[in-house]
Amino acid sequence: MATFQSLPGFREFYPDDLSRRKHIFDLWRRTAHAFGFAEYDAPVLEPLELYKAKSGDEIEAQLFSFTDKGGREVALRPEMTPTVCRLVGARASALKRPIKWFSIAEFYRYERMQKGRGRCFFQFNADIFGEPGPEAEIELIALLTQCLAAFGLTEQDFHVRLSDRNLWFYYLEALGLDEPRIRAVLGAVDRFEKYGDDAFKGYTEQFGELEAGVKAKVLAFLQIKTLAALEATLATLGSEKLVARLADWRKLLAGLEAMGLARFIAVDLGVVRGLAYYTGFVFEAFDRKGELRALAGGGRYDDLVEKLGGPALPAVGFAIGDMTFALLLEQRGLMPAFVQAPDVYCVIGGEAGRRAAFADIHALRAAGHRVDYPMKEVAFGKQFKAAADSGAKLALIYGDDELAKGVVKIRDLTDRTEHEVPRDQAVAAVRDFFSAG
RNA sequence: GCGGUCAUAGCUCAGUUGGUUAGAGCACAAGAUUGUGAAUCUUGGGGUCGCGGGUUCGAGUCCCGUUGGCCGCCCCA
Repeated sequence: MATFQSLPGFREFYPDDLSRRKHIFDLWRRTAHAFGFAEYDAPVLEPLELYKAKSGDEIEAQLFSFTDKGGREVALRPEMTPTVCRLVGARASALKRPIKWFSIAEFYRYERMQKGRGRCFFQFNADIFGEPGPEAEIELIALLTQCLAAFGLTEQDFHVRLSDRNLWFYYLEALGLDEPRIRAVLGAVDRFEKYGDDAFKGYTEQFGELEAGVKAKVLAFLQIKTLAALEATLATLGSEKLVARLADWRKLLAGLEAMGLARFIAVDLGVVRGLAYYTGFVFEAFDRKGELRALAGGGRYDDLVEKLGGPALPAVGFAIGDMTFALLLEQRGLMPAFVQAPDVYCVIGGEAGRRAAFADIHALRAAGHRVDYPMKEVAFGKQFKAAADSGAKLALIYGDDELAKGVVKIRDLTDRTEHEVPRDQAVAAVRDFFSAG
């Protein structure tokens, strides 16, 4: 047993593990580029105050925070949103609109580990700044959907639950609740799925029993699954805000439908996403079976850039975590096992063969081919087995027979055919093979 | 921060009411095999049985503590 182990909740990526992680990141990155998002990165270590300003002092308990040698209070980043708000805010007036950015980065939270949650994890973050209308939500929800569907997941596997904090606010306002009561009701809504009626305990303690008629309307609102039902419920209230908001809903859903994504979208007002800084549409992606924690979450946060010291700038964003997502891919058999295979494996007999091979090996590598060979003298039989095991497409054979004839034997490891080429043409032959394939 | 549960080789695990030198499969390595691929056979390396203490003539096994994993609660940006 090793004397030292990794810190609790931290992960180590052996090559097999890293290949799986890379597969996920590569596809996320390619998808984001396809949607016209630009990649950025930023420091892992940030001033503690950045997170306190966004989330309140209590957040420190959940952070890897400490005082550095210069006496600065710092924290490992637990999320990207405050950082990207700072980056965008600092250059808001110089950046071309719309600002569509993404990142793939590691985050740290001082928390107890659970299935799909550790103390360090990666997130794909995507945000759009400067666009106040639902066009931004269309773009982001489409990106989120494709970031999951790109791996072969279908509407059988996941869906995106769509809700709206504004709609809740206007609705409860129309029902006659004041702001503190609205917040308490939203807190209950957030917990209702898990706790049922007990979710309203907090409200009752604060304000007394919620009036039965209002509560019935809240519970009915939670059951709504379609835009039509939403419109029917809200039409009677005569609130201008609600009318305007419903127009946004129609635009958002129509846009997603036109992209062919309606099958992934579920109108579900049970999603509230904490009570933190969201100011409009909020959405979360879940596995359909409901066995895992959320795959992704996001929403609109129009006030945050300004709150963190930038200009007033509307924003929408979401993040996908790597842990739950990897679990889902494994569950559905969609996580391919990758091996790092060379293009070419050299089979070498004797010192003279080795010298001849080395010249070609280095030339091929310099030309960008992946080339491997046995470091020590090994029986030919084993070398061929090693060549096959390596996953290489070609074997180059440098044995006494070939040297005597001044050739290199090239074996196609896929169809098991072989032919000889003059020594000085071996590099060109390999190049031709791969450029043709 | 709280609760449940587990910890034996790189991995998956066996190990009897406590008994003397802790095992298997897989993986890895060497050989059979210095000219051709998933086979077979032989052999080998690798363990302070998570760590510390206790009970006992004797502890992988029983007791206490501790660390860590997993699962859940709180929280979830």
